[in-house]
Amino acid sequence: MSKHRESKRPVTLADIAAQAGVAPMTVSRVLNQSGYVHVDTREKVLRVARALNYRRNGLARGLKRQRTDTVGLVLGDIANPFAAELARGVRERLEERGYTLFICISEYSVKEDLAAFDSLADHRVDGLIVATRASKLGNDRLSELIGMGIPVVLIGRDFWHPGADLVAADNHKGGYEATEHLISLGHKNIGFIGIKLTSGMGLRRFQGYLEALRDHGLAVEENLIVGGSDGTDEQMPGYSTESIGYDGMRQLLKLKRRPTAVFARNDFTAVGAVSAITEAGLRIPEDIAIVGYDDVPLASHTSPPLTTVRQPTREQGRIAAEFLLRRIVAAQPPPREEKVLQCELVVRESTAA
Amino acid sequence: MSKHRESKRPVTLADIAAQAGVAPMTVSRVLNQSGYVHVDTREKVLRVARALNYRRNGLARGLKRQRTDTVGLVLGDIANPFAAELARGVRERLEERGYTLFICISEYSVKEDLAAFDSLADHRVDGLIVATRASKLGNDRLSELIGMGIPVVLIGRDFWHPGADLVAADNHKGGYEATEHLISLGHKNIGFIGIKLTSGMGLRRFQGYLEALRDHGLAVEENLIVGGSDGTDEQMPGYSTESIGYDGMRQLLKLKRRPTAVFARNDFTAVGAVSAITEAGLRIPEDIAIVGYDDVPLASHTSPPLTTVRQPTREQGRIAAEFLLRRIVAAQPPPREEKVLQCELVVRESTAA
DNA sequence: AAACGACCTGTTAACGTTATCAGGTCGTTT
DNA sequence: AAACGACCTGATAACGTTAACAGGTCGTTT
Repeated sequence: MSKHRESKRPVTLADIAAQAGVAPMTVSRVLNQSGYVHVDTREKVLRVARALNYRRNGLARGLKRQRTDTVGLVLGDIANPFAAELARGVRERLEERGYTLFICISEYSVKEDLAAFDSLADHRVDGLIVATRASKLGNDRLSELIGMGIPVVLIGRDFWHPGADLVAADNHKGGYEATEHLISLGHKNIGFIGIKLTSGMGLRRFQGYLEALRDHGLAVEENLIVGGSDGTDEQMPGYSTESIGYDGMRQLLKLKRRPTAVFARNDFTAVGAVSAITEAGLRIPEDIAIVGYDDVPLASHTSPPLTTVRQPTREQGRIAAEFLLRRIVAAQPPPREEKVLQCELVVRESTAA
Repeated sequence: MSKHRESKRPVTLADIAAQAGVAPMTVSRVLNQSGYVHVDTREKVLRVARALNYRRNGLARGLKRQRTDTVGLVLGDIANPFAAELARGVRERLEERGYTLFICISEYSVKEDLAAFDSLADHRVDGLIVATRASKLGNDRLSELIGMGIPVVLIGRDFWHPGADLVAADNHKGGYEATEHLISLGHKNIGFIGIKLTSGMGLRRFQGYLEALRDHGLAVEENLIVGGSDGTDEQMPGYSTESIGYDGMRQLLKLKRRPTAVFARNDFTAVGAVSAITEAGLRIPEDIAIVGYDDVPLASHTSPPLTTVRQPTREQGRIAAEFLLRRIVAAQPPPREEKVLQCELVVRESTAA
C-alpha cells in the first residue's frame, strides 16, 4: 500500500500536515498530546502519520526544545558485572522519568574518555553520568562541561567539583575490612594482587589494605604487592582480570616467604589467583586464604566460594540517576550532593585461619 | 577572565562570530576546516572559540547536514564478556572512520528493545547494529526502520531481511561439535542446561545439540534438558547465568539415571553447574563431564579448566561495523551481505570419557 | 446582550548550523 | 590587457520542529 516507492527523504510533520489537510503545528500537537485538538482531527492525523511511517526528528525537536530527554553514561570496560549493574540502576530510574540512556564506553583510556564526554555533550544530552577512573585531562574537561551548565554526576570517580554530585562506595573501608578480616584470622603475611605500585596508588581499596596493615602493626612488604595493568594507556589502568590474578599469584608463589593470605583487587582477579593456587597443588583456605572484591554472581560459585566485599552497585546507579534528574529539572544549580554507600564483607569458604 | 558570569545560554557560532568580527559562516569554516580561511582569521576565531569555551551543537549540525556521524548499538545484557567484546570490535572499526558509538541496552525485554530502536532512530543515528535476540515485534519494527532507509546490521539475530546485513557465528555447528565431542568420549546420557523447552527452541547451539544426538542414534530425553530463563518477559529470555547453571545441575543430579555429561548454554551456566557438581561431592570430569560455550576469560581459570566453544566475538563486531559503514556511505542500498564465522571447540580438562 | 472561558486551528519566528551562491582581491597566464 | 584561477569572506536560505501568539467558534454565565 504505502510502499510504492520508498523515497530517500524521511517523512516530516509537513508531509503529514499536507496529507491530512491541516497545519504542521496541529500535527505536532497531536503527536505530542499537547494543547487542544479535535478528536476527528487527531484520528485523521494519526492515521496519516501511521500510513506514512512517520518518525519524529529528534535533532530538530531537541534543537527547538533545548532539551533531548536523554542522558549519557560513560563507562570504562563494560565487560564486568559491576559496570552492567551500574547501568541497570541508572536505566531503571531514568526510564521511569521518560529519559533515554545512551552509553559510551572508553575502555579506560583518557583519550577515549574525553571523546565520550565530547560526543555526548555535543549531542546535547541533558546530563552526564561518569563512572570512569579519574585523570587529569578528563577532570579538566569535565570541569569545563560543568562550567557550561551541563548537569554531571560522578560515580566512584576520584574528583571533587562543587558543581557535580558524587556517588561512591566506601571502598577504602571495604578494603580495610577485608584486610582486617584476614588479620583477625591470624594472617600476618598478606599479599595484594591487582595494582602497580608506580601508578595505582589511588585505588581506595588498596589504601584500605595499607591502612589496615599499619593499624595492626604489620609491615607493608612491596614484593607482596603485584599485578600490573592491562591498559595500554599508562594514565588509566585497565580493569584487572583473571590473567592478572593468575600471573600475580604465580609471582607471589615464587617468593621464598610466600603469603598465607591474599587480597585481590576484584573477584575476577581473585578467580585467576585461585586458579594459580590450585594449579600449584595448594589448598584454599588451608594453605592460602583469599578475598576478592565486588561479590559478582560468580563469587559464590567458585570452589571454594569466595570471601569478598559486596558493594551496592545497582543502588549507586539509581542514586546517581536521581541526583542527575534533580540537577536537570532544577531552575538553579542545586548544592552539591554526595552519597557514600557502605560495603559489606561477605565471608565464604575461601578464608580461614 | 571569561568566568565573570556563566550565563545559561550556551555559546553559539554567532557569539564567536560577533566577538571575532566575522560572519558565522567563517567561524563554521574554521571549526570544520572546510574551504578557505585566511590564517590570521583562523587564529583569531580559534582564540575566541577557545576563550568562550565553545562546544558545537550536534543537534543543529546534524539537522542541517542530514547525518550525525553516529552509530547506535543495541545490546541485551551488557554484563557478559560476549557483549563487551562485540562492542569493542564495533567501536574499534567505527572510531577509525570518525564515527561515535552510542550503546543502548534492552535487558532482553521486547518492550525495551523497541524503545532502544526508536530512541536511536529518532536521534538520527546514521546506522544501527542490533545484537539482541529476535522477537516478532522487534523484527517488525526493524523492518520499518530498514524500509525507511536506515542502515541496519544484525549480529546473531535470527531474522532475515533483504535490506539488512547479518553477522553471526555458526552456533548450530558449535553446539553440534560440543555435543559430538562428548559423544566421542563415550557419553550416551548428555544433559543440556540453560533453556526452557517451551520457549527457547530457537537457540542454535541447542539445535546443534539435538541434531548431534539424533545423528548418533541417541534419544533426546526431555528431563535432561533443564534451566529456565531469568527474564521477566516471556518472549525474550534473559542471559543464562551461574544460578541457572547451579539450579539446573542440581535438578539433573536428582534424576535416578543422572547424565554423565552436560552441555551448558554458556560458560557462566557451566560454572554454576560445576559448582553444583563439586558441592555434591562428585568429580569433574570423572563423574560428570561438562562443556561450556563462549570461551570467556574465566573458562580457562576454573577448576578444572573448562572445555568450551570459542566464537570470534570481537571479529563479529568488527565485521558488523564494516558492513554498516559500507551501507552508510553507499549511494544506493547495497545488496545484502551475510557472514557466518566458524566456532572452535576448545578442549580443556572438564571433559573426558 | 455582553462577557467569559473552553475548545480548536493556524501563522510566525525562532533553535544553531551549514550548503550554496555571490562577490570580492590578488597574482599569473595568455 | 584581458582572462583565469586560487584565495577569502559574507548573505541567504534552509534542515524539522515547537513556543508564542492570534484568531476563531461555541455554550454558559452574568
